[in-house]
Amino acid sequence: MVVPMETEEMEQVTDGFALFTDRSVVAMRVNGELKDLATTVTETDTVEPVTIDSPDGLNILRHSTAHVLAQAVQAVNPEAKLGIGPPVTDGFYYDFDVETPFTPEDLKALDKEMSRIVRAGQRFIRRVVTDDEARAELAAEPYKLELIGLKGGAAEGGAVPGDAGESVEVGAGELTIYDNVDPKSGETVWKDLCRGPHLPNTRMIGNGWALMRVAAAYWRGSEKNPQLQRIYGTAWPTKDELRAYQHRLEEAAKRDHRKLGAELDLFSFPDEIGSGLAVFHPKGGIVRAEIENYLRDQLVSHDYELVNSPHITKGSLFETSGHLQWYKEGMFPAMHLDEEIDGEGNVTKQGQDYYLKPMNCPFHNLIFRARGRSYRELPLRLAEFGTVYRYEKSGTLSGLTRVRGLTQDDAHIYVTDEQVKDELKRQLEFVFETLRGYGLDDFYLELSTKDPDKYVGSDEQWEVATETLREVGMESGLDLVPDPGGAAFYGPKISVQARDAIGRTWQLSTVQLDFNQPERFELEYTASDGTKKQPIMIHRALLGSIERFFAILLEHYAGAFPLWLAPVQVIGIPVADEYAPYLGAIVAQLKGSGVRAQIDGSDDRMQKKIRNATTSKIPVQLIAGETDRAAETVSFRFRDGTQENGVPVAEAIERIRAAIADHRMVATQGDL
RNA sequence: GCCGGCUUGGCGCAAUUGGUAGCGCACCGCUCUUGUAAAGCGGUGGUUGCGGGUUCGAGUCCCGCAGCCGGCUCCA
Repeated sequence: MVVPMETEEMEQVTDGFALFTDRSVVAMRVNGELKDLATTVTETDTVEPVTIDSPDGLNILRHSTAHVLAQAVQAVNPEAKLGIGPPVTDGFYYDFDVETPFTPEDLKALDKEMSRIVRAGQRFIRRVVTDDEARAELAAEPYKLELIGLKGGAAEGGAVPGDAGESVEVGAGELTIYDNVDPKSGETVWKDLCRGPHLPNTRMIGNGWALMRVAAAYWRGSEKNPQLQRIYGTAWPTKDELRAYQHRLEEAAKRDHRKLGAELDLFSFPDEIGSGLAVFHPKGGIVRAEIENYLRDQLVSHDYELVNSPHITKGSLFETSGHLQWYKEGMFPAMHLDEEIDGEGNVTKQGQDYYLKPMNCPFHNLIFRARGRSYRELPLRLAEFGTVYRYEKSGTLSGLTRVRGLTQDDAHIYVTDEQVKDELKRQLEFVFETLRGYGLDDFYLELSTKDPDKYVGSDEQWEVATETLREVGMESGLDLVPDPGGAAFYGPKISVQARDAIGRTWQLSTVQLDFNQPERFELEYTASDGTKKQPIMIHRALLGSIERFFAILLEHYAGAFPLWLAPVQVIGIPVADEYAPYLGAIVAQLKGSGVRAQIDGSDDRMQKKIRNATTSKIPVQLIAGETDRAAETVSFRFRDGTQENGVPVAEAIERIRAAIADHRMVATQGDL
């Protein structure tokens, strides 16, 4: 929301240039709508300034920069056809249909041309046109012509249906073209179909922008359409802000889990195994085990039952669940087993199709169904770390966050109608509590509702379920963001989004209602009045997949895990070989009490050992030499280089154990 | 799956216009080791992702494949 800096009393017709002399004002809101400063207003209008550093102002800056990019592209290559060029988070893009894709050299040339256009100070002039005029002027721009056609269908005051940025070009109501006018000659040097608003002139773009990368993108976001070449850029009010943004990107790159995974020897993706299939090395394996152990403890202490199921199954199970109908292309192909063929090639015994499981829920349904169930057992909470396999498209695979083999911490909770709401509330609380234990504590919620093109069940079921989720979400006190059409086909879901240490958000836990599977599996329980009733099923994944959660924690902590998660928690560094036995005894005591402690027995000198321990992000270095041995003490050195000397051995061990138990971050003196 | 880029010893990088594949770290060996981020010397290791082709000669050029990266589409 833009807070009015000043609301002018107007006596007559004027415009934004006259109203706002502050140069940081780049546009204005007239009666709530964004307009160019050149728009004329009267005394009955409510006018608010839009500064360049406000969210609206940044969007305008970025959109105007996108126009300059498009102009530069057509200056370099007049054959390029224009797609769309909206602002996006931190920047903008513009799509082009060109004969040959852009190269890095092309970007350099475009960068130069853009600088020239910015310096020229071309004015953005808005001009209302009729559909026919627009068609005539843009006859050489087939994609723009398509957008003009779409405009007719646009809802009142809203965006183009299925909007993927097109609304930047054509809004509802009148159609407008922006002319780029050279201030010296008064000539129109370029023009583009655009809803606006824009900066008053290109000079205001300044030098806080950069072209980032090229990529292909389907026209209007559909695989069925041709691919256009997309250029991404970023734009900021000042060069300093651009540099700060670039610095943020570098910082994020430093904590990339793929990089840290190799550096810290946590996991790898051997080509020999196949794309999207990871192996965890010893150091990654122990972190993973700690992640799971903590969650398992939480499950047991919160009334879950631990179950287990196999990795493959006959296809009929996934026919019952519906997965083979809905997601077959995302499953590994069937293994056709047990077929027998005689000498003539005739099938003498019918075979069976087995599939790697892409989901755990059907198995849990079978466990529910394994015997008669009483209402007294509900809510029944079945949980499993279930490894599933999904045939993700090759281009979508990415590190540990998008893989083909993953372990879900998957729980299915069977409840009566009356229990749904309380159970959902309980689930959310459980999720928050558990995530905090991992060191994540900044959350918001997202409510994913029905995709009108892909759902089963009655509208009423969906409405009731969605409303219940909404109420529970609202009662949590967290922000609840709508995600229309984001639900799976079988029911709405509420998901917990967590912000990490550098402000990025990740979708973590999901709590999803399902009224489809209980029906398909004919699940039932005996109610208190002796009648058979169908339970409602809640899918609850807390971490999502262990692999992805591992990646998120690794990036959140930039590899510097809290003590309980660190692969090596304590390393003993003797000042000289002579003190190795003394330290070794202490390390042995630590190991005996369950601490992952080692002694550095290499023939490196002490300083090198300290360096090695520090670069591998071990939280606690235990150092001992003559002084410590004589006093029966040890010295702590922490990740940041701070130290605490002469700590009595028994106290040191106890302090380490306590910090592990408390899931404490130990990074500096005073943390332990 | 689609578009583009990339691929040199475990890791990070070098190799003038095609002309005998190098460096640092890691690893191994020897000598050294006394208080908080790199001791010294020596050594092993690559048919330059794989398969074809052009050439007297290919890490350098061309084609195909694989893997990875950035996007798009998808994500139960």
